[in-house]
Amino acid sequence: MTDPIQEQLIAARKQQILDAAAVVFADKGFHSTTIRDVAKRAGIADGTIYNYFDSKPALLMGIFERMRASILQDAVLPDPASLDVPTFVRMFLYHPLMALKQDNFGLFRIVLSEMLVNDDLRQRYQSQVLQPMLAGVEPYFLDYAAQQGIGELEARLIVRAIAGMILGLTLEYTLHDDLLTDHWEHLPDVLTTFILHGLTPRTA
Amino acid sequence: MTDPIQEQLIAARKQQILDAAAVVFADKGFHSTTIRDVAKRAGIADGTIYNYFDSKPALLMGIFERMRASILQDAVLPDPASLDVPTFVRMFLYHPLMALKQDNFGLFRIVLSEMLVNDDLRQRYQSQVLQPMLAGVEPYFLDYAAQQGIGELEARLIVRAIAGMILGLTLEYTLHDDLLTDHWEHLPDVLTTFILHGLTPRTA
Amino acid sequence: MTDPIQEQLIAARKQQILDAAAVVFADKGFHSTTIRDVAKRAGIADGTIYNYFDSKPALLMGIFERMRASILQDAVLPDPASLDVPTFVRMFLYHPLMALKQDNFGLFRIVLSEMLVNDDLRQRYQSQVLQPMLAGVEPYFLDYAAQQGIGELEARLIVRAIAGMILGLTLEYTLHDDLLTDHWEHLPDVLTTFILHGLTPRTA
Amino acid sequence: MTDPIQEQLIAARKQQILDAAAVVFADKGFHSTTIRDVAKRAGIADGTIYNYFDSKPALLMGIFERMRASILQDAVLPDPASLDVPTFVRMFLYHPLMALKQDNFGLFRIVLSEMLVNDDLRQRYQSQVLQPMLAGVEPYFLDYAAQQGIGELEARLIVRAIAGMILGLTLEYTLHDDLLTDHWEHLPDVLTTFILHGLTPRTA
DNA sequence: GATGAATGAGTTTTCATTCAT
DNA sequence: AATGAATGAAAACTCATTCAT
Repeated sequence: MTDPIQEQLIAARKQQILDAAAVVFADKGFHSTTIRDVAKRAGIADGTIYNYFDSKPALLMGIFERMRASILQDAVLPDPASLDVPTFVRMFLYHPLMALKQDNFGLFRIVLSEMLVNDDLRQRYQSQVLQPMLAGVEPYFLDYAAQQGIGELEARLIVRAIAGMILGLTLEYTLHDDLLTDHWEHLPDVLTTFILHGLTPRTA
Repeated sequence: MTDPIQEQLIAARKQQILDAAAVVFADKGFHSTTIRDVAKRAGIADGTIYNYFDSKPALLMGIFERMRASILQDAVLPDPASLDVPTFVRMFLYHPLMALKQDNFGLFRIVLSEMLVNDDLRQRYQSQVLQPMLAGVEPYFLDYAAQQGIGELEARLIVRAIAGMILGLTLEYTLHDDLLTDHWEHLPDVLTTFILHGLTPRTA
Repeated sequence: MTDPIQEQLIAARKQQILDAAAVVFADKGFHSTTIRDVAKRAGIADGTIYNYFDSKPALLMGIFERMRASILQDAVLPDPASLDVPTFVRMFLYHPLMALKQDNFGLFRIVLSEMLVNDDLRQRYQSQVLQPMLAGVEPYFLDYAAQQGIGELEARLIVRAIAGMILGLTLEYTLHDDLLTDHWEHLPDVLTTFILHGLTPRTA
Repeated sequence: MTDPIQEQLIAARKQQILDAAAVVFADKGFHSTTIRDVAKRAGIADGTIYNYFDSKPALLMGIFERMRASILQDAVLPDPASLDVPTFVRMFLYHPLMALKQDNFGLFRIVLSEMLVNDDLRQRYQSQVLQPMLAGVEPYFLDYAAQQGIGELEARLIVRAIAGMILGLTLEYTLHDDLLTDHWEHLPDVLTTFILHGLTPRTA
């Protein structure tokens, strides 16, 4: 039962299956992928998958869970108090923009696609990703906004807008916008300046 | 063949089918909806749908086409030259934010979900919606940005960021963010200020 | 909807499917028969069956329903008051013993087999077959038993015993007892005498 | 190979497995029970079962074999010559009626259900249970019947009828007939009288 | 002998699409 | 043009059985 070696084997096999699922889902999408596709990719029999996951949707949940863990793990923000505002904003932007690009853009596309349609997934995202992330940065933003004379409601909406901007840019990227594809790495800097000063001249 | 009355009948029947499809797709999603669901909702026989549309995905394309037309039709911007910048930005934001909310949030969710996964749909969106919209506003933005000493590449990325912000906020809305649900109508004003001045005090 | 010709076609197709199911079920048993077997026998496609029946168990229910109707329809007893006791008993025995033999012994085997294991089917049999049959004859038996000085409880148990005898003999028949196979047609007479007099000499 | 201790261990393990199978079969039925269900109940691994039994049906055969042994073992009738007829009949009835009730009604249901459908099982029942039992009591009945002026064929059919009555009553019991459930223990007496005298007044 | 992970054949069921009426 | 019954390919999932450890 709690044999640690057994558990490791089981965990490894689960990872192997999720790896395979991630590849084929990213390639063909969730609905167009069959369990057989996943099994073939993983080099195992169809039925074996059901020894480790309850159903096809459960595979997607497993993938989501891995993404969630990977996102939140890296998201440990350094103490905001020790950062100046531009640095903080830049870090806030940098991590998700780069993390998504690196390995799982295609997969994020699939998960998001299903999230738009699957209530279970949506709620998990809401409660396990979005809320924690917002809770992490909102205080800092609100504090800064207050100093700038920006009201709380307004500030909170702006936090959503910035989060939405990241999400939306990612979407545009996955929709093959050439400009974004070519200049993605400039975004953190560009956006930091934009967020701090808008379209107003910065230097004057 | 080109009998105008015939054509009108055909167009009307197509609309009837798309109306039905829009309702049931929005309700159950694309993959969970059967042709029979659409036919029942439209009050016609299953087979009749195939007299007007080639396939089930073709229904989604038809819906997309209607959304595209509706978005672009309303998007006829007044002569930018006659507007001051804040008004222009506010109009640029107002229309999509309100249009989406009004009647077809649910449907947008479905179309977007499929767009993330369906190459055909994605390309159409890219070439028939996004590009034209950007082409419409980009010159104005670039012009203004140049006046503010913002480089062209930077400006173009910012245009994407603003478009992405709209898209991302819409997504967050469909993911049931309470703050957005409750204060959606404030967004055009809040965002206009934010876009023009960022988090910097506005008055000074 | 209520087009009478349509309804007849539907009813006919249902019968065709049930006929096929009856044959293959009787041959291979319920669990060993696949939907494909039924479809092939009926000369139709697999999917067509699902246009007329919800599930594989629903086929068995349909067969049960036909058996029920056929059993009860013929079971209209003539007015007991006009019959002497031996004639009444003989008629009570004759019908089920002969009906079962005639066409659906094999099928009865299958239905009974499933009834032993399937609660839904068991309850239907209990409420739709057994209870009505008992209710039909019990009064007559009780009346006669009272004349013979037999108590009510005893008489009611005897009615069950006689019904059980019919059921049990049928079972023994389906289990291939040669003596029963060869002399089935004698049973009504033999049993009538036995029921009236037991093993006691009848003439004395 | 013929190590007696080994053999005892093997026999014990077989019994353990059959005990488990009996419980889960009785609960869920043969087809609805998986090998894993049996293994879990027995507290062993799935594969272990196949060290002792060839297949899933072989488990049922094993259970049948145990039932057969238990039925025949107790069925050693005392010398009929020393019994008067009513006592003999009562004993003939008492044993199966009570044995079935006591512990294995549920299991009997399952075995019978499968017997109706499985030729192998049916033949074993026919040759190893029914024939021996009939052979044991038939001579006595025939002898008594001859004294009463009942022909041999008639008498043999009546023996089947009585056996069928026991079987049929058991079935009715498993089909949840309340009267039988409540008064099962009266049956041996009621049936003895009924078999000897039928519905005719007994005393006169 | 015991284990239990792996297997993959086999089954039910769905549903987009066709086509005779 | 409209119908809707028929089709059958496809897919998720189950589970008896095997066999390497």
